[in-house]
Amino acid sequence: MMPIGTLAKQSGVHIETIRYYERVGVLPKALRAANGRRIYGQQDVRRLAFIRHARDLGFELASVRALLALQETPELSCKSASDLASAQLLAVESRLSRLNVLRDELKRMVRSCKNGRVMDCRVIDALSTMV
Amino acid sequence: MMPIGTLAKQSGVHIETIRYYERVGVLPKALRAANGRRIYGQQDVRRLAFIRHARDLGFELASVRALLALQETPELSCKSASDLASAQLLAVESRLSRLNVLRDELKRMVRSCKNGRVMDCRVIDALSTMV
DNA sequence: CTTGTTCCTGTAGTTACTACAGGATGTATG
DNA sequence: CATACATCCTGTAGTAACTACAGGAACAAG
Repeated sequence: MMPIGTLAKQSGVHIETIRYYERVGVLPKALRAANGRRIYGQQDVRRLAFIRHARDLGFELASVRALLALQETPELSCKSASDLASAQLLAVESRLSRLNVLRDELKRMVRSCKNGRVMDCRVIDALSTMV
Repeated sequence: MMPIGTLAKQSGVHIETIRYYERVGVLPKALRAANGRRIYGQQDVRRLAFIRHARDLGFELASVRALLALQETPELSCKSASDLASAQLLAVESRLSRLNVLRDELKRMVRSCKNGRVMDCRVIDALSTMV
């Protein structure tokens, strides 16, 4: 069991953001010590690290909620869990293919610069023609 | 040449967002017709589509500016262009590896659901243990 | 017992949009 | 040509997801 400051350090999420997540219901209400302070466990470190990554990968909080529900709602039927996972999977694969295109272009640029040749950057074209 | 509404439709970016981008300097001031209305070309369609993808992939506007500068600032030295591209490349590869982990886990879930087996989701663990 | 750190609630500011309000201009139709 | 309706303009206000105080209580070290 740890206080909010330790949780913040271990998860990489700011204290204020943790309290914000509790307020808007992304995290459940934290347990409180006798003095009123929030106390957390290892479970919360993992959950917050997950949220941090998901947000950084471009998922909005609504999708994060959906992904969390996938794991944390055992009463969810197999059908709806699978539907939910499939929908998120589509979004993930779309991001993957666009990131691959962008990576290739950035790599090409760095390589061409190493060779001392004049720069000729096409990052915009690389992504702009995608679906 | 097209008005802002057509640009919005072709790029997938809202009219208000286009004007916002101009205001904050992500887009240059648009040309104006005699009546004061903004006019755009095919170039702007590509640029906006690029911004839309980059934002959706989790880049903030500051990074988008950097990526745009890469392409649109010819006076940028090869060294600084390469540095900029390398930095963005790191961010892209980090996102790619995390998305791959997330995709594998989502795939595993959908597959296990198809087999009618009880669901056992580890999306949180998949991402939470990553750097 | 003081000093410094951590926590609390609550509110205000920031980023990146998004949605009007109120008014001018453009286009299509009777 | 008049009237309707869409599209544009500026400007301001609202929303999502934080982020940063302010003012005060509580704990821990010396």
